Amino acid sequence: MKKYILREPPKQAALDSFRAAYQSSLNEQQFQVATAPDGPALVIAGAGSGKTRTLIYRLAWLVHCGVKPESILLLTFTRRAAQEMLKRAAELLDERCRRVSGGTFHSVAAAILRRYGKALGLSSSFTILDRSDAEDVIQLLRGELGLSEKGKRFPKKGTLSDLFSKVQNKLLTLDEAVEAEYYHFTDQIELIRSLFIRYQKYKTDRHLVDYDDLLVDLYALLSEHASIREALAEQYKHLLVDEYQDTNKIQGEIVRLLGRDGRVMAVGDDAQSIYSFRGADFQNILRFPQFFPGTQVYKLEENYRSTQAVLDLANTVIAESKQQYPKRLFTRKQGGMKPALVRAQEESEQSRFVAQKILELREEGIPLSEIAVLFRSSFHSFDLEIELARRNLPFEKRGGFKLVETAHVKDVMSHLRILANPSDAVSWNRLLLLIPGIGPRTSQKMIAKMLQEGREALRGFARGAQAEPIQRLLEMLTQAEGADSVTGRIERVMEYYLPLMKNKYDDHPKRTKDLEHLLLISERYRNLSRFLSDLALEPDASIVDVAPADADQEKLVLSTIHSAKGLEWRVVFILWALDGYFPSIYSFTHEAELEEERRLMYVAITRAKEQLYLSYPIRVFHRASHAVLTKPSRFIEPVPEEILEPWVLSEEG
DNA sequence: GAGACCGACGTTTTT
DNA sequence: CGTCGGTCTC
Repeated sequence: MKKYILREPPKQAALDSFRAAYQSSLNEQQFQVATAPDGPALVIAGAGSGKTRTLIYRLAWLVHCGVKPESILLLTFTRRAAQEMLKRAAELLDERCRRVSGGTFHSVAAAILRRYGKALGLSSSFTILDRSDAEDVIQLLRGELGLSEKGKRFPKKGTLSDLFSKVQNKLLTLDEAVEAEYYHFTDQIELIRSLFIRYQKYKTDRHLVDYDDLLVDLYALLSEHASIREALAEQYKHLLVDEYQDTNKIQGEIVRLLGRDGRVMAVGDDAQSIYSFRGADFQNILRFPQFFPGTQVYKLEENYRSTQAVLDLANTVIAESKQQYPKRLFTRKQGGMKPALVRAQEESEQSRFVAQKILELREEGIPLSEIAVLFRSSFHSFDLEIELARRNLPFEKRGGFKLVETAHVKDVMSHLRILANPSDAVSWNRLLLLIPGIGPRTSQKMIAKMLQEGREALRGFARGAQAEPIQRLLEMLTQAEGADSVTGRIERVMEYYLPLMKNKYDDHPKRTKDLEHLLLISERYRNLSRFLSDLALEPDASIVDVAPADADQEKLVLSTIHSAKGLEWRVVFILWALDGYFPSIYSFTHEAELEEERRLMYVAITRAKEQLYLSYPIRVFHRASHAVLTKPSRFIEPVPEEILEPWVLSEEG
């Protein structure tokens, strides 16, 4: 009989040495999470509870136990978050952590699909469509269907795109999605369905992939191709998912398939779920234990970020919401300045207050980089931006419009995209329409012909006034292809495009600067598809990264609350805490949406470490609804003065 | 078929 | 106030 020796799990010695080295860096709850055994784990991490820190040590622990860094997959909400985490883990603990695989669901999906997508009939040179590209396609098909009959209300491209997105992200049928969100279009559902089918086919035929397709296709790959799933399971032995409360149904399924053997750790906070508009469902976090039987649930409840005074307000605001995982946040930073509720007469007074206060704080020695101004919607800061500029206060704005989404940048990108994917009809259409005399009809004809016969077919259209521009376009494309760098290609495109742009826009000097910025970004890339993918998947990280030139200058941050997720500052201002602005008037009638706005307020408040100012202008007329808004946000209105102190402004002179 | 012009209309957050 | 869609003219 053969004797087989069972070995002790190798963990005890590792645990002892790890504890010796790092115990003082973590509290006991965090330490338990970092060193949790291999099975499925769910970590409910309250705001400011050192979640990132814990994840970093988790990575270190796995590496410490001999797990190959490459076989750990870290899924985060933005790629910046992943890079930041890997960098910190490498600096703090173990250089090998840098080799951990990390990214967003979308970027990881794109990488996997480029490699294995063939199994689904997907070309590896597919182009990623951003939201507005997707809408362009829908618009085109909408026209082709002959839907523009008078009198009939048919959903607009934005609505359709949103609807299709919900179908994909929430794994609904079209009927279910219409029923749930767009009941008033039920009678048009067959037309919508045929448009949806055409849209899918249009993309497939031209190697185009929208954001949702990335997830849907990855899901299909994992669920339908066992061998690929095995290969990926072999490659990624440990799965760490951050911000789990903001995953949607299909992402949940992807995690389930990728983490089949149970080596999955999901981290999140149901109280901070703020992405339901794009299909996120914090029920995912509640269902996790059912997805993964034997799940161990951990909680991080000690807040290290904020003073008790800030936390009191946060707790009061969130207490009204029905949290599913009860937890009690506490801090050892007793006391602190009471959060202020500042009433201003009008928007300009609010702006002046914020600017003046920031100047005072800087006098007191708080650097601008430790101050942030947060708001519900990007446009809420317009007036303040002017005020800050007037007072020479440097700031960086996050959220809202992206450089990559501006028309001129998209114009240039479209020329590059057809080099990477010649069947990218969306880009062809965009760049052909730039040529005077070519409109939608001609453009479609040209594209149809080129899809059959290749780019040179364009010569067949080079007649009359169009002969010369078409000739120049073709020459430029050939030159760009011959260029030896991504930057070189963009330069060729710009030589061609700038004259067109100067004709099209009055403000071309500013736009030229943007394009020069694009050149700068491109210098870091050697591979065109990679450049295009990155810009599509992370439209603003690339901008921030490029800023080292003026990195020495201290800057204030203006940010949407959504973009401030996971970050912290010593002093936080929240603008427009006015009922109707925040929560938005459009959420009033839907309980679930109001609840999400409440969580959004909670996220905003918990960004502050020491000082918090909420302000609202009184007497605001809301045009669309003809309502006069006069009250502070309903989330803070009932808060007692011991917790939120009212301030009234008065002007000198 | 392209592009100028006019009237209607209206949420916002992001991969 | 700015964008969108539809109509009209060249």
